[in-house]
Amino acid sequence: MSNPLTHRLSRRERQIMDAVYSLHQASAAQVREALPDPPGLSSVRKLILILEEKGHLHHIQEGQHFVYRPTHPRQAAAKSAMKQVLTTFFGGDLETAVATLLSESETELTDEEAARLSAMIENAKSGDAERKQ
Amino acid sequence: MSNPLTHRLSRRERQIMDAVYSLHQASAAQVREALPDPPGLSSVRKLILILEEKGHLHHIQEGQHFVYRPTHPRQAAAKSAMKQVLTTFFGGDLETAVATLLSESETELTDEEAARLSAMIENAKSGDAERKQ
DNA sequence: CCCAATGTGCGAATATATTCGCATATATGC
DNA sequence: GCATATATGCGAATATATTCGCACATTGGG
Repeated sequence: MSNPLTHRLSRRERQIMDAVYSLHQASAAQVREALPDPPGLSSVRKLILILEEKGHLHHIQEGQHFVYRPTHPRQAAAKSAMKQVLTTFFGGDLETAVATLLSESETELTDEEAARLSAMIENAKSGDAERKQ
Repeated sequence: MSNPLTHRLSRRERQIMDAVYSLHQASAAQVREALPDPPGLSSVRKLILILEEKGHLHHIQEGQHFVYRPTHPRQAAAKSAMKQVLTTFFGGDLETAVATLLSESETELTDEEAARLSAMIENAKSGDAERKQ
């Protein structure tokens, strides 16, 4: 856990990055709506500009306005965030982490999802033939 | 995701809370060691004091120095952090989240762990008899 | 062409966070 | 008892983050 992104960003910057990741992509106005205690649009813009300077966001022109996206791919960020939580709050204990995750679900699992997860678990067992690398 | 703790804290405050959660409990010096780019001990103390004022930490006297602990129980914070990641980075998609978690494991699973995880998953299926409340 | 609506960028004020030095307390050894 | 080592707390300087106002495009109507 040398330097997760989340440890380098200021409070608002983090809120904005979370909003963008959550929305996949967003206009400045959409980001603003997603923020807790949203400041004026100017302020949100300024922060977004700073995040672009720092290389965390970039924009594309879409119609008449900009749409912002994370520079670091969502999937990689997700993995990193998950690892961070696993380490900080679960001390690397995978079983407890999975149990907690399952208990958090709003929706329950379909038979298909459960089957795929079971297969993944089977695959992660130490005894399995397939080695990484 | 109204107001996770992580969204209310400043950069250093978060780093400190993460350190304390990770260590379960810690002296000011231990917290300092766990911080990225650690500032002077005075600075760490000041932040810890602020976090105590805000009600996020409390201390107990242990021998000749204080040991700090989170006010909010580790388990509850873990659950909350997990939920936050699930929502922000996985859009609530439990299967993908669990898959990512499994892929993060440093160590492989023992047969027993795998069996317990499979049982948990089985239990989280929608078709199961046991309903929550 | 001119006005209103919608968007972006940036300087500069303000608020907050972060840092540290120094005062103070308590225990230990000589 | 006195010096030294190890703690804690707090004021106040400094650095950063956060906010916004306002200038400057661009578009679409009338």
